[in-house]
Amino acid sequence: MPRPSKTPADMEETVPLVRDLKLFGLFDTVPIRQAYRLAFLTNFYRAPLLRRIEQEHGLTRPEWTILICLSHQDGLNPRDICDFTEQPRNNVSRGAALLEAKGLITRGPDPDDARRALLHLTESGRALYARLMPLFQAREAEMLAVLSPEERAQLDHLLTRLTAELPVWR
Amino acid sequence: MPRPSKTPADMEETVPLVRDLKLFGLFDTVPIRQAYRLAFLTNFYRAPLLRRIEQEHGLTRPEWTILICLSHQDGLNPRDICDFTEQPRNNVSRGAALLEAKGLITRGPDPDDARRALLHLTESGRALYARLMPLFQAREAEMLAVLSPEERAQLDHLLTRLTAELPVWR
DNA sequence: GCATAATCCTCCCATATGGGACGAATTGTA
DNA sequence: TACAATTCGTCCCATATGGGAGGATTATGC
Repeated sequence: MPRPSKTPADMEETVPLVRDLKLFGLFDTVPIRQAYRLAFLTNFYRAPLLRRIEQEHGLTRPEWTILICLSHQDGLNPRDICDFTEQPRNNVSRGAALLEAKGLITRGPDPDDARRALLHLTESGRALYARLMPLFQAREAEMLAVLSPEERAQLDHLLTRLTAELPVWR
Repeated sequence: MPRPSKTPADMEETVPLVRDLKLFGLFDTVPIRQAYRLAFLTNFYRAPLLRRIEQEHGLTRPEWTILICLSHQDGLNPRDICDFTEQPRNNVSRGAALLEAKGLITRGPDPDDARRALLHLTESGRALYARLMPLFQAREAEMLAVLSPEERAQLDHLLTRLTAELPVWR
């Protein structure tokens, strides 16, 4: 009997899952169960998308970070972004310079403090954010698809509690 | 009334919390609520420790990753580690070479496939792992301290489900 | 069995990233 | 007001990181 060509069902079966990997048992034996899984999920979720927008759009990670922050609240200064994202100052400084060179943000003076600069999204910046964010939303949906609505609510509650109480470590 | 010098209690009060930051509201308005918080927590948890062991012990991130994997299961080959950690191959290759140069691992031939090398922890490697891992455990405990035992069990359950079903994206 | 393709790891190189120092500006103190 | 101390953003530089090529080994197809 000749071997039939692969059907779509066969293709799906061959997608390996993490639990099939030799190292899957590490999740249970590592002394930092929760922290390791958090980091694993974050890496799984974020790394491929960040690499993609870096290659396809020439957008570096700090640049994307700044876009997210400004989309939430326009007119921030770099320090606000450093405090929240815990990125080094030169990182945000570079990101802002690159975004400005691309016409995605503008930098204006801060009337309250001449040392600072206020960052503002341009229309192009807003448009790029609107084009890229759906990629992250879709991947989040994939990642959470395995959870029931109740479990998703639980997760939301837990993450809310965890993030609200964190101290800022400088 | 002369201003008294700061008491320890005052010092604690002045530690800023994330929820006091100007950008805290982003947690609610960002379109990727869960994913953003996961990434935020991971960054908060991991980044300071990784920078510390990089400065104090000259241990780079891939090196630490390899130590964790080998502590779970000795005699892995680089490919196993790449598959599980989604790190590029050259990264793991470099990390293994550095660890070998420091006498923390040894690299032996794989009898099944001469292209591969089997990585083994040395006593020094095991000792370094035993010295560093408690730092990560302590920080995990700090991060999770705000949760009740029930909530911690919930979190463990949710993370187990999320990680078990993930596909491996190559 | 042999040629071709695929896989494994390493090396080279461009770039992203983080630490430290600097000038400008503000705040605190006498 | 003067003057020190702090803070802000940027620049310089060393290093970590990731893509791609290449030699060696194994798997695949005829």
